[in-house]
Amino acid sequence: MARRRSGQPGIVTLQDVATAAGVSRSTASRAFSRPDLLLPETVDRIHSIAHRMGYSLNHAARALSTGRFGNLAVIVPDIGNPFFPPLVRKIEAGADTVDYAVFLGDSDESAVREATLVARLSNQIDGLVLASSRMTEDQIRAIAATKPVVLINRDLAGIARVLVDVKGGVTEAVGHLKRLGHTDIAYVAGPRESWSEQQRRQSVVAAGTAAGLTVTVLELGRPSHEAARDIVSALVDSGATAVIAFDDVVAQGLLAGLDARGIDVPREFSVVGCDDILAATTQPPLTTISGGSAAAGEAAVELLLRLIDGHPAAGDERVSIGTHLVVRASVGRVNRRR
Amino acid sequence: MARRRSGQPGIVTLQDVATAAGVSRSTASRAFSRPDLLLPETVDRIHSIAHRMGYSLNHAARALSTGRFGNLAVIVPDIGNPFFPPLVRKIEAGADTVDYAVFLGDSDESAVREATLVARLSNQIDGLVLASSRMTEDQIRAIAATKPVVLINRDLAGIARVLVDVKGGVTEAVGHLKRLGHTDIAYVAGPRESWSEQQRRQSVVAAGTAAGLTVTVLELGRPSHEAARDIVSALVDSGATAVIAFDDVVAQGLLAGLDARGIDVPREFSVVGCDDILAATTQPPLTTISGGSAAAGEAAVELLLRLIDGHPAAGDERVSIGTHLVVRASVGRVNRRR
DNA sequence: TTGAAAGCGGTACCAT
DNA sequence: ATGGTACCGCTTTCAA
Repeated sequence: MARRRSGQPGIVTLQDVATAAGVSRSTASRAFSRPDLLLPETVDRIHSIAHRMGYSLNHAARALSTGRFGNLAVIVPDIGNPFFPPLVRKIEAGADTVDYAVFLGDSDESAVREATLVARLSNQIDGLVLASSRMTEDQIRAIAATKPVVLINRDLAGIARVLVDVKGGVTEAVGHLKRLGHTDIAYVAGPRESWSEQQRRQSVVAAGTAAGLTVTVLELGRPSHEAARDIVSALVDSGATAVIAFDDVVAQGLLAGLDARGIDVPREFSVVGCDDILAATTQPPLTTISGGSAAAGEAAVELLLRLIDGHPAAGDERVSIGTHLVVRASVGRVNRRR
Repeated sequence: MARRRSGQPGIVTLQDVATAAGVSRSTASRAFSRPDLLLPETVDRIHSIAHRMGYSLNHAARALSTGRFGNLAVIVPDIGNPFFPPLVRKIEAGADTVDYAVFLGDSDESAVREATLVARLSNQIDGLVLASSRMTEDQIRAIAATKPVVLINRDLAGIARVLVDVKGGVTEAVGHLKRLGHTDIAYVAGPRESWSEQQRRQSVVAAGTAAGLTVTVLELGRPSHEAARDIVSALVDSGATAVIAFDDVVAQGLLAGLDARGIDVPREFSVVGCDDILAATTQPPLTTISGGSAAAGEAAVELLLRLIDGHPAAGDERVSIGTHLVVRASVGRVNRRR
């Protein structure tokens, strides 16, 4: 007499399927997890009965006994920032190929919330990707000690990470500007704490100097459209004739500010963005440094899945996403006003 | 002698805490779920020991015995569409207030993938919100029969839903245009299958006709920036002097197309968007119908949480998100070219 | 107020 | 090839 495990009505359990098929729970289980151990006909019978009964596997229960959840998590500082959706999209897609589900956490730019999220999620996931994490190195290491972690745009030795390396794109951009006669350029910076900002600033200064250009750095509090628009007067006063912006959002704000002052882009001023997330939707279409978001997401899942599979070599992997300049219409030959 | 449950090393279980505190597993459990049943000092002691040991509750295990998961899911057709991030953000925020985690599913505009996602998620969530679902009514009803569901921009009687009602905003927009002398307007349509599109088209036609204006409808395949830009010649040929676009993305494409033809906005042509997701970042800043994304997300979580709490009245709720016109700079007095 | 024990839905080892 | 059974971590009666 098969034990009748109760459970909520309407929920079909493995036991129900087993009973209906006249087999034991173990056999029913194997029909799904290790079909190779069963007679093909048994497998078929169980499968069809399960299907007919509307059975669906309880992942929580499976997780409890296997220790594997079939879930991933992505934590981003702000899903509203256009850099992240393409990234998240790729992670979804990658997870989907191996039938993993993905939790999304929005830390709202707060390290505290980020830590809370991770704690909340940690016992239902097999691994997580931390995009532009705001947490301290120690916090991150503590998490990585517990389970597979892949960092995006954060460079911690010993932890798998994917970094968007803007050096290539920046060098191209600087070369492009120089070729068009610019000698004075500016860099409108992002948030100091961010790894991306540090890397971008350094690349622009290095490439600019190497090319013999004067480069002025303008600080921006929040890298928002408004803040960027408001910094335009300082920008034109700097004497620069071209600017490389921390990201596309900032670049677009600059475009708006320039337009508001009646300064024509690209005739009187040139603007280069970064990330290529706004594509050709700006006015004029933005010349920008491309190669980031989606590619990073793709690389991150791939890495994470390898880590989860216990592939050890993936532990200290550091993948670098190359970038290049996409020329659209916001850069022109130097043309000093007045 | 307390039973030593093995488990993975590094993972602190309730049993570990109980042993350390010299109490039974039941007591340790109650310290978290029903502290009122225990001596305050016992609770404190267990809490502090748990904290010191780095204990964190295993939600999967709890779910197995309670039937509640503490997880939600949001399914969107495309997280890359700027309409959704604000929506998702609000859902995250709402879930956070009750310590729920949220799964994100991106159906990639496919009903099939959407159904797969739901199946994959259904046994680890307490409820889900389906945003702009592409599934058939039957599919949705089948899911809603199983667990709490809130629909966004899909109107199915008997299922909780939040609908962005553009009527108010559209009426204001039409009035605004009429007041500025426009007599000939166009509506650039979105994807026919979508509930939003049907509602928007109908509202524009109705309000336009009521105001005594001529309204031409222009079909657009995909509501993309490019498609919108390409339809501009048809738009100007239509004889209209102003256009209401399916959404802000389309409106921005129209802006780009108009600019490319040397047609000045708003002097020669007026453009009204919908959703207010691009805010003031367009050139010129877009006059648009606002009130959608974030508010819808907010209403949806609130509703879903109520449903999960077993609040029955929330079952057939239908909340309507009002809209209004936000005047920026893309609409002007009529001014026929030539 | 606290403890013992059963059970949630699976998996996996040990038999047969 | 299949069945019996212990166990994953936690909650929840039922007793004490």
